[in-house]
Amino acid sequence: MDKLAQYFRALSEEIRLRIVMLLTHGELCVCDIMDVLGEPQSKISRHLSYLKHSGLVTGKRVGVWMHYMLTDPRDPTLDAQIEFMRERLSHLPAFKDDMAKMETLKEQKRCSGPRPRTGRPRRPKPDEK
Amino acid sequence: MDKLAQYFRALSEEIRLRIVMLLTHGELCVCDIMDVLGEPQSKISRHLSYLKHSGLVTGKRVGVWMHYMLTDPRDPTLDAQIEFMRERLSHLPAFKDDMAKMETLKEQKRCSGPRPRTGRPRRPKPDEK
DNA sequence: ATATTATATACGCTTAGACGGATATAATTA
DNA sequence: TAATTATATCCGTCTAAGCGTATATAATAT
Repeated sequence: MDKLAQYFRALSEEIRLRIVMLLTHGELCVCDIMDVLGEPQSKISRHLSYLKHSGLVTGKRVGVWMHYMLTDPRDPTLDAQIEFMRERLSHLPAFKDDMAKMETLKEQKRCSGPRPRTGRPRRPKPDEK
Repeated sequence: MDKLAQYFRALSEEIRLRIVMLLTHGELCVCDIMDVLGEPQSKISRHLSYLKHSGLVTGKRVGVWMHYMLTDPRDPTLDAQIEFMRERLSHLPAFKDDMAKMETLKEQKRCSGPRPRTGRPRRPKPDEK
C-alpha cells in the first residue's frame, strides 16, 4: 500500500503524468519527450529518473539515445492503474494534444533517422577557402 | 490535467489513501477514522482537510461530530478513478484489514450512539460525600 | 585522441507539506 | 455561563523534492 502511494506520488506532477500517458502509446527517447513537452532537457531527465526509481518506467540505451518505456512486466496493482489510465484517461484533451504533437514530430524525428553527423570537424584542406 | 495531478497527489500519502478507501464504503465521522487507523486526532484532521481542499471529500456537521464522505457529485475524471479504486483496489490486504477493523468497531461506535454525557459536573450536594 | 551529441547528475536555492504538541473553536448540556 | 467533548488550526521544525544553470558522463565518428 505504501508502494501504491508511491505510484500515486509519481503521477502527481503534471509533467510526469504527461510522460506516462505518452508512454502508454509506446516507447520514446528523451529527445522525443523534450520536443513534445517543450521542457528543458534536465527537467525531463530528472523526472524520468524519478519515474524509473518509482518503478513506472524502464530505460534502455540505444546507441547515443536512451529509450524509455513503461515497465513490463509490472506489479499487478500498478498494471491495473496504468490500464485504467490508458483506457479511461487518454481521451482527455491535454493528453490528446500531446499525442497529436507526437504524431507531427514522428516524421522529423531526430533519433529515428541515421545518427547525426558528428565527430571532429574535418580541417578544411588548404585549397578550401 | 493539473487537477488530475492534484488528485493523484491527494492519494500519494498512505494515510490519505486509507481514508479514501474507507470512505468508498460509506460516510464516517472523524472519531471512527481515528479509531480504525490508530493515528492521532490532529493528524487525521489535517489530512481530511487536505482531502477536502483537493475536492475528494466533503464534510458535514452532525451535532458535535463531523461526518466525511466522498464528494458527490464529482468531476467525471475523479469519479472514474474512485470507481476504479473501489472495484479493483479494495481487495488489497491492507485495505481489507482496515475495513475489517471498521466492522468490529461499528458495534461500539462512540458517535453512533447517544451523545456522550457531558456538561458541567454537578456540584455534589453537601450531604453527598 | 578529440570533438560532438545525448543524457544524467550536482549545486544552490526555494517551497510544499509532513510531524507532534499545544491551543482555539464549536456544539452541547447541566 | 461553564464544563465537556469533538474537531480544527497554529507553531516550530524538518525533509522531500521542485527549479535552472552548469557540469559530468557515455557513445560515436573523425
